[in-house]
Amino acid sequence: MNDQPRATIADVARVADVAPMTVSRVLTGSAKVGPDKTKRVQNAIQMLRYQPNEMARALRGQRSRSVGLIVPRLSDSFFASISHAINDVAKDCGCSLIVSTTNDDEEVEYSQAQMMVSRGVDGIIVIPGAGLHSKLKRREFSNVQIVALDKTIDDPSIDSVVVENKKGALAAVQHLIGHGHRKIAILSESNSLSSLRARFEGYRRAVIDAELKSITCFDFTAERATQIIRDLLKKKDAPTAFFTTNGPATLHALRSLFELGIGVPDRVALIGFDDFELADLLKPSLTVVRQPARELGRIAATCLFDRLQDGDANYRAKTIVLPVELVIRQSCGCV
Amino acid sequence: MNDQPRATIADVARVADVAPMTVSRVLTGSAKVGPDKTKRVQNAIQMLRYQPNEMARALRGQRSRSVGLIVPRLSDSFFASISHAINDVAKDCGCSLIVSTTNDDEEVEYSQAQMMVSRGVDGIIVIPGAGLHSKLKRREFSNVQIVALDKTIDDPSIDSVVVENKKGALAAVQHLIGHGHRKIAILSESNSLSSLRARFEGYRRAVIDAELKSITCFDFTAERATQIIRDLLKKKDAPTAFFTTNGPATLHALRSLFELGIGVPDRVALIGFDDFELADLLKPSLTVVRQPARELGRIAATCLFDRLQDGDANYRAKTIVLPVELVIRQSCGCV
DNA sequence: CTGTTAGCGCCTTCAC
DNA sequence: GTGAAGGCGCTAACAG
Repeated sequence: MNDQPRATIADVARVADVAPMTVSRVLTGSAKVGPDKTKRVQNAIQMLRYQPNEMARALRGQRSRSVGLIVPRLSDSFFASISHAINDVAKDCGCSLIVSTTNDDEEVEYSQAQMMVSRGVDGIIVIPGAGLHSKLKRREFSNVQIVALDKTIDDPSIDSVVVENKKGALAAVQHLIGHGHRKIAILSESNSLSSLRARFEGYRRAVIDAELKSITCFDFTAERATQIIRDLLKKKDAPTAFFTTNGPATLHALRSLFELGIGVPDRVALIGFDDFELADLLKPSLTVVRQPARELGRIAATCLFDRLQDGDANYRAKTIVLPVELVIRQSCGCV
Repeated sequence: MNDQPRATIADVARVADVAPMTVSRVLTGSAKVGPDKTKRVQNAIQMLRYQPNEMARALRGQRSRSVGLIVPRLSDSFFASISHAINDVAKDCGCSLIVSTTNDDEEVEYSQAQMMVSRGVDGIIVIPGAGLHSKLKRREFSNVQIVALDKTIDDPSIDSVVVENKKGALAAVQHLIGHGHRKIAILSESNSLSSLRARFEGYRRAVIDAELKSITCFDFTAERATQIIRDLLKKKDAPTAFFTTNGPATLHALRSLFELGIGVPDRVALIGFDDFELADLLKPSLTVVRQPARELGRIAATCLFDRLQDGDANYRAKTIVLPVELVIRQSCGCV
């Protein structure tokens, strides 16, 4: 391999016959430089194909112009869309994005965040994946801006960007009630994430207001889904409608219902939280609570970069709540 | 904000009452250190919650233990799955992953790669998105290992990991021919990517071998899809089957056919390249050529890290080809 | 406007 | 075994 070392600022300075500092000034515009020298420097840069060493810059200065993104899974289309949007914003800001997946492991979340800090990221956007006791509130992270996305982190100093979880769930369940359903089950992968909890709250509100009994399942995983649904439908107070609290849960339900040959919406109705590709092409098409995935990412990234600009003047954490939309299709029982 | 600066190696040395160098040795294991001092150093590290500054390490040494990933879109589930797998491998290797999306812009691909080099990445995995003339063969990149994924880059020094594109397409089209179809159209978003080209080759081989005429469309984008299909079906030699060359094209076709109310597989049969979530739950379920997305990512990452270990001893670029599988469901006309 | 000095945090090199 | 010096590439801070 052609191991020609990269040109440094000193090389440029030599070629342009100026001091390294002058080159630096031309590069960053941090001070005025005479037109001749500016020209010479620019020529030298071109000639040598000089590119500043961002590591050295980061080591020297305060900012690395890089941010971290921690996400449970990239293979989840909701998270992937968010990530894409964040990446677009980062790119526009000239920032690099260090991405890490946790596979829902809290320890990984923590250690990857530490690694990012070691790499000098200016901030971190995290989609919390594990319990509610994120270690990201520790003081090791007091020097980086953190923005929580999709779920909140219980720390007064951390910004959050979330959606109207409770309201969306409420609307979905009320819609099912409007169709005459009296036995509505909530199917959730867990109830230990702030987002899923809030959706449960919405469900509960709707159920209580209508004087119904709740039917809950908080361990609705891919493996157990079919068994759970089978059992649920066997009982004498079998639900006639399901509300699934996120994309994966909706998929599990769909797959199980198909497998069990249970007609939707005739035998049971279904509304899921989170829209996805093809939801409209299924038979029946799927009624869902749509979340603005790209917006979530865009706003979280913008929020982070704003913070980074501001320089913590009168800092106060904020929670941004984005609206959701009940997209009515067929699986709820509508035409 | 609690702006307590991070501990440095010097801080640790002071607390442990040893030389900074000794701390470094304990950290990296680059030389033996007496048991007492080792202990003292470890204690000091704990006490100060010391974490090495990776930027300084990278600046000093040869390796940054970070790699770049360049991908057209993260919002594409195929690319997202690949990215997830790559991330897992990187994590296992203790490497950070700098991710960047190009949105299929060749210039962005180039500039982001440059940025990554500026940040000292040891290697780059790229899913080429744009034309065949990737600028990544330039000598600016002679110091980083590059692995091309999903598509090849025409450079003898760049490793590639791809799937059996031609073979998969051939099998798909032959399957359609087996169903008696004589007029089979290929619907492709473009023909300027090595992967899509190879799939076209497979299509052409099958068509020629069966002495049929090819019906081609190489600008099958989301916007034009419906119009294209409508026009195609209006002609007197209207196709009775479609072969779509990637996930997005399959989705466009599906959506258009649904919109136009065209029955599948009765009126036209359909086979797509690339499997996806829910393909089996559609009515009809979709026959596809399945690619091992996670494997692709895993292997590409492993390939890169192997190269980084090796230290270019008798270097020769290789192309790894992964098998595909024709997953027969209903849209092709099977039961 | 321009140059010099110094140091970010770490580790290779060389002495002890 | 251990430590001291020096420099990776860059840019604040201070001269001039």
